[in-house]
Amino acid sequence: MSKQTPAPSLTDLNAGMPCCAPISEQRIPAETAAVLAPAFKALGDPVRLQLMSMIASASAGEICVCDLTPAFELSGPTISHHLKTLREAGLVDAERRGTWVYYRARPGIMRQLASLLDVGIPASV
Amino acid sequence: MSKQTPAPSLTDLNAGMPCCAPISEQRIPAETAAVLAPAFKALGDPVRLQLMSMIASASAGEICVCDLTPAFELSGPTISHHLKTLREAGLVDAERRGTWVYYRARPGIMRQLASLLDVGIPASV
DNA sequence: CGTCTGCTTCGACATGCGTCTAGGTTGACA
DNA sequence: TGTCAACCTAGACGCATGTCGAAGCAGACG
Repeated sequence: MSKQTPAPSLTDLNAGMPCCAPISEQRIPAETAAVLAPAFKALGDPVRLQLMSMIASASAGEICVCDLTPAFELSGPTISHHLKTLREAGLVDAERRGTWVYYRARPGIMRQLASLLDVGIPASV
Repeated sequence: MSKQTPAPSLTDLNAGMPCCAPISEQRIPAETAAVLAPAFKALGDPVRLQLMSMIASASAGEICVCDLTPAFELSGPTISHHLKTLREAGLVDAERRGTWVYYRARPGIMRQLASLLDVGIPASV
C-alpha cells in the first residue's frame, strides 16, 4: 500500500480533480483501474465513440438527440441505450429542455483519461 | 465526405503517425471510430488496464509474464488471454527470449488515444 | 533423449452486451 | 382536455467476452 495516487471516485473525476499519474510512470492501483476501466469501456464501441465525438465537438457545446439519431442507421432506442452508457460512464450530461433532450460532454473525465494515457516524451516508436 | 482526417490503419497508428484531431474539435469519421474503438475496448477491463499500466511503467521498458501473472488472483490462461487482447489491439508487443516472454508497450498508439481525448484548454468543468 | 517449467491455445460455461420491437412518459399545442 | 412528437424504459434474442481446467508447444537442463 502507501503513497500511490489513491482511488478516485467518478465524482472526483468529474469535479476536475487531478487524479492519476500516467500509466507509463506508475502502476495503477486496482481500485483506480476499477473506476476508470468503465470509462474506457464506454468508448470501446464505434457508435459510442462517434456519439462522444459529435457531442464533444458540438459548436454550441451541446447537441440535441434529434441531431444524433439520424446520423446512424440504428433505431432510436439503440442510440438512447448508447447515450445512457455514456451517461453512466460519466462522460456526458443530459438535460431536457422542452421537447428535446440535449447532451453535453464532461471535459474533466476526458482530460483524466487523456493524461492517464500520456506517454510524456513525444518521441519515436 | 472530403477533407476530414482520413481513416488510419492500426499500422499507421503504431508507426507513430499523427492521426486524428481531438474529438472535441472534429467529429470522428465512422472508419476512424471503427479502427480506434477496439483499442479503447481493450483498455475497458480493470485487469487489462492494470496489465497495461504494469507493462508501460516497467523500469526496464519491458516486463516478464512471470512477473505479471502473480500480481492477480487469476489463472495463467486468463492473464494470457488478456495479454493477447492487448496485443491484438496493438497496445503491446511480445517477445520470447529463452524461457520467458517479455511484453513492452507501444507508445505510438497510446499517444494517439491520448491526443484524441485531449480537450485542449486545461480549464474548468 | 527425457523431463520439467513457462506460456499459450483449446473447449466449455456463465455472464454481459448490442440490437430490436413494443410500450411508457414528458412536454407542446390546439 | 385530447392528441401528437420526442425520447426513454422494458423485455427478448443472439453473439461476444471473461473465466477456468486440460492439453499443447517451446526452451532449458540433466
